[in-house]
Amino acid sequence: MSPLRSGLLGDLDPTSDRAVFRQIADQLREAIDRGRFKEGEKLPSEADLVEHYGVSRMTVRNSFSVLQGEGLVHAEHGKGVFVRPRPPVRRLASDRFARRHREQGKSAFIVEADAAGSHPQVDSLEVKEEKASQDISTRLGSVRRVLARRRRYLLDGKPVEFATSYLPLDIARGTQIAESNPGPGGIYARLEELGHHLDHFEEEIRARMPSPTEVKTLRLASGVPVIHLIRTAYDTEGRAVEVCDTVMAADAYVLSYQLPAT
Amino acid sequence: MSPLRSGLLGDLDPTSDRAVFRQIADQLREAIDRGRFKEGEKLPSEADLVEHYGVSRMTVRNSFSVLQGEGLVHAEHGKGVFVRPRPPVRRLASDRFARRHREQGKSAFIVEADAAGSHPQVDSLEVKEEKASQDISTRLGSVRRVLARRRRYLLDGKPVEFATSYLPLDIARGTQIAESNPGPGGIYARLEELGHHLDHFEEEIRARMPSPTEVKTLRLASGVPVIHLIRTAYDTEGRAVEVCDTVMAADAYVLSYQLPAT
DNA sequence: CTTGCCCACTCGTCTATACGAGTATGCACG
DNA sequence: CGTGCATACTCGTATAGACGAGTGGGCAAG
Repeated sequence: MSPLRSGLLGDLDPTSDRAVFRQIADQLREAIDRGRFKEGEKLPSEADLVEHYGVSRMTVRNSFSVLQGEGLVHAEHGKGVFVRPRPPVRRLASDRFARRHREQGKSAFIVEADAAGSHPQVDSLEVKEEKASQDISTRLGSVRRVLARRRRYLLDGKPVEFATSYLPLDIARGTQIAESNPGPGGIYARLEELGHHLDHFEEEIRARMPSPTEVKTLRLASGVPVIHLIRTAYDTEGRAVEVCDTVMAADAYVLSYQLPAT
Repeated sequence: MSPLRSGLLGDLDPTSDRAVFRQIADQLREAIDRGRFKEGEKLPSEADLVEHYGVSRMTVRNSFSVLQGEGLVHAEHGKGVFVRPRPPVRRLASDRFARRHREQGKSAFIVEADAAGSHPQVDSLEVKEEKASQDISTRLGSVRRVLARRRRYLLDGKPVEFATSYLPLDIARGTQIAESNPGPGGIYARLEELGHHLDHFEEEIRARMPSPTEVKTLRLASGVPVIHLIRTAYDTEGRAVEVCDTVMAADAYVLSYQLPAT
């Protein structure tokens, strides 16, 4: 039993029309914002708060669930409720697919992670031909079947990104793009070797709450949205040669774009 | 009393180790995904589900709260729980601040919304000098005080975006930029007239759950993240002349960027 | 000293009940 | 005909209790 450090949390205002569980959530949120509870630190247990505020346990749990929804805290069964630490963020610069970054052998993800001192990892590789979804078909210009390359990226064991590349079969079939390992410089390097000179990319960005599947594959804590990025690569003839659908844990990413003012 | 349409929802699996409220949430989610409940449609009431599944009300509420956290449904006091309709999305193209869009008189937001047939509105205008936060100061190159321009954008009465522009005082003070109405073409047009020729923009994008304040100002439903965009404008001398901090309702936006492949 | 068990503490799930408050509908009254 | 109230239905909030299950520390047996 850890008796509540005094002064950390105030009292309830019975005259307020703000719901009790909201008042409790407010006080905890403020305490966190002010740094009275630090990152990774354990909050008072449900029992502590029940005693402190003189409310029932469900009320306390209700306030915790508010904070969980905001992504501020996370609960660990048998241990307690903790202030959610912010993971190291990965910056994605808009020039990350520029030709000059494609010269060396290793993939951008590996190089970048190594430089940042974290341990990168790529898994659940799947490369297969399949039927194109409506959306993908539209983006690639009415193709029926595509080559799909699926992979998951991890940093220090934590999954941060799940991506699928789709390519028209007439481009990818029988090439190294259809292999597990696309070779140095990645599939963009292979595309250019095959004569599909890249002209520009278009990226579409959305943010939303993850589906249950995404929660699983990215091991997302509750209250963490995902960034959904769809990139289409066009060659110099204006043809869409690849669509890459990426779902990222939003708390692990900052996207950065450089735009001309012209 | 609306007796549950039969066949819509299945039974519970008592042998499963999946929590009952999760099983209920799963069934509702699947029914929604399959279109058995359409956008805006009312789900069975708590009482209906209590009867259908033979569980207590709190268990049903628990499953609803799961779906709310996923942004799939929203509850309306006194009415019911409804499938959350997707609002019309606003596409932001990366060239939206290009010079050629700055020629005409009206702001980009108004023009674009009119074209889309919605009713645009800008409110809660505030223009004042204030102390720069640490972050803003860094981005603008160690300025102490700044001119802050705050405004909120609404589409058909619904707030979709809240933005604050920060400018160094030596640039903005005493100019039309410090007025409520910055004039045709917006502040970027004024900056260029003042001799600060814009060279490029840098945009940083994050996604996260909203703070309680943001929930209020953007009238966000639960389970809707925000997109946080910070744009810095640089002049041809490499000086940062403006920082614009924008928070958008994530369900109302798609950001789109064109990138050269060079 | 090490192993293994017990126990205390933690959150997870579920039941049952109660009352409050917002909404909509229909009916009675003016 | 219209107003206003009663009523039934909705979700919101809160209480009290029960059991389960994960975690970690201490203690006893080997």
